[in-house]
Amino acid sequence: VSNARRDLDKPRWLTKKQQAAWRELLGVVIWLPAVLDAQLQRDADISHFEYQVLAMLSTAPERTTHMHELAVRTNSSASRLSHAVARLEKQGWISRAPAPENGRYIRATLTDSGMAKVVDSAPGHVAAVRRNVFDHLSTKQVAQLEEIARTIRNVVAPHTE
Amino acid sequence: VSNARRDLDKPRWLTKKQQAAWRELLGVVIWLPAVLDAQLQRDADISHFEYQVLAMLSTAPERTTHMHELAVRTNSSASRLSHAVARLEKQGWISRAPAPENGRYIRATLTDSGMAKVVDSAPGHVAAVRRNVFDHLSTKQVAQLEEIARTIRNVVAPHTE
DNA sequence: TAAGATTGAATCCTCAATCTTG
DNA sequence: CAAGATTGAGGATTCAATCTTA
Repeated sequence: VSNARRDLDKPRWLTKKQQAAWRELLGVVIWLPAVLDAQLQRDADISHFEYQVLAMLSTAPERTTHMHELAVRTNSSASRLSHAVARLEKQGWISRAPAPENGRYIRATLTDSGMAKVVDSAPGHVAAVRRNVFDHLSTKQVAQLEEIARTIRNVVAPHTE
Repeated sequence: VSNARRDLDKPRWLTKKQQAAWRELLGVVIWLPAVLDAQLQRDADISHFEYQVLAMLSTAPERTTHMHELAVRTNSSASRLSHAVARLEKQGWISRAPAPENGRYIRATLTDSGMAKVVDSAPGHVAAVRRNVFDHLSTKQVAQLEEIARTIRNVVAPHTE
């Protein structure tokens, strides 16, 4: 009964200030990925999702990660990742092989060509992040943003540490 | 030359604090829409994008908006919106008709059935927004978030006022 | 049998015409 | 001809099997 009681105590709607903040946050959540996607598509001919996969592998030990972990960390279904990696493999940027220690894991490895692709496209992407986000925020706001974003991310994706 | 000079002065990479903030913001941008999408898909059998279209019409004068404005405000291509509204129209939630004053504008209008759909699905959606975002932020943080998000949104989508 | 991964069909989005109106 | 909107083809994602390995 305490749970139901607590739920009833909660407001059914958002306050004015929350509505205003939500309106702006929703704008960021919708438009920022669109802008970053457009930059990568135009300058590197890859999607933001594909870039994330390549970038994640580029910083992993031996440039290698299990498909399962890759899927979790990019918020991708296994199926979506499988299709995407198949495309990236066809481009020669990734290779796949069963893990030696456990044959039901598949290890995805970034090839030299794939590493070159990341090195090539990263500066433009980072510049876009700066241009669209950090160039306009004070040091104090960056700290506030980190705290607020971490709080939300811990709720919506607690497993991404 | 002053432009090139200024560009050279800019740092090529992000600072440590910016990287930390970016990591968290990226998590929010990727995962929050996925969580909201999942809730709407599960409880109302519509996508977040479709919900936005219906919700936007529900608050518009005469429950009516021109397709063009609807596309701009939802960050949708004209084509994507056209396809989506065709589906929503088939469900009986929206009707379309050329604008009387200018025949090349199309007015999309929310039907009674569509309004009922919004009324039905809004509480669950708003609860998800509270549960995933505002329940975990202080009043001060909500104000900070509004300011920061507005700053970014003004860069990536200045036309959405 | 369950977990990891893949596959193919159906659905949605993107992109490049096309159509219509002013 | 330009702006608003639609259409259909091609690509990407989702969903529901299926396959493989422990």
